[in-house]
Amino acid sequence: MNRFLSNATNRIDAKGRVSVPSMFRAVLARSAVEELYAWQDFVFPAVSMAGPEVLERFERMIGSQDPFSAEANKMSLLIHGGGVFMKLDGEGRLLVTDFIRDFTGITDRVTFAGRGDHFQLWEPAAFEEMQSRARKERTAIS
Amino acid sequence: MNRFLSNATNRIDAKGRVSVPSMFRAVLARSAVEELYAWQDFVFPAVSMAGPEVLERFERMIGSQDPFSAEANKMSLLIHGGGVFMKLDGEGRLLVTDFIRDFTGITDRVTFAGRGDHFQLWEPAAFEEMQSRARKERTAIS
DNA sequence: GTGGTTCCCATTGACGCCCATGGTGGCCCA
DNA sequence: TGGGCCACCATGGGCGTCAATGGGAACCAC
Repeated sequence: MNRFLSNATNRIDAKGRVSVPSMFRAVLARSAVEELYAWQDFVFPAVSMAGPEVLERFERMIGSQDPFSAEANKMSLLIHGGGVFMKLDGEGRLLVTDFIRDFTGITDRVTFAGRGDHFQLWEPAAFEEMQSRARKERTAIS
Repeated sequence: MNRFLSNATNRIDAKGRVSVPSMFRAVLARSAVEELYAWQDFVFPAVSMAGPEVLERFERMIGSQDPFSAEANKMSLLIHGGGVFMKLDGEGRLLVTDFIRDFTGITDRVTFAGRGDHFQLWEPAAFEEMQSRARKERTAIS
């Protein structure tokens, strides 16, 4: 399958590394992604990651808006000023930096959540809670 | 027959596997489904499964919304982050993961219930109860 | 040098793939 | 119509492979 799906929780080791689930690595490998682009999610306390092509998509979206609008400015600030590049080691692990920890509250375990064209890093409890809340709201609607 | 009908209860083995009823496997084979998309039902304590085309249907629902809205994000969190791909082994069995157990309460036996374009995994007693209740309500209406 | 990384290698536990067995129902034939 | 044979399905278990994790050692930057 060609998109990021499902979720998995992995442990951070003594050096601050965590394995990206093989399922996600397989998706990355399929599109020959070497370097990951990471940014802070606009809605949730999670850090998102994907190949560099999403950066271009964001830029197009910003370009389509009024360049002086508060929205476009905020988005550009997050995308350009707040994004970082990361790469995985030979075993498919990434280093959990303070950039990630501070924004997500992650300490010793990471929940990876697929989001279709990208995936996210969550503090496990926060993910659980947000997901169950989303389900509850959804049930209320239908 | 080209849809999932009726129900059957099978036992989970020591390795946590359970046979998908051959009736259901036949339906999957007919539409050449190799990989199953599984999600937590929005109403019942059951896990639903179907071919990937269901996922695409969900994604179209998300795609019709503003991609930055909280609504679209929450839906994606459920559909992508809460969904799982599963595949059957050579004998047509699937692994009953914690993803399934936690949500359904399944321990050692699984009731498979056909739902037309998909089928569901239930804890046997929960299925019995839900079905008899549905029958009762139905009778009360007519 | 010293701290923080990156590159490699080791371990182990889970999972996928394969073959075996038994039970049941259907079908054929007498 | 009854008995027996056969095929298929549910189930059990062995074993190899791979992913997740842990840790040593080289390497770089300050």
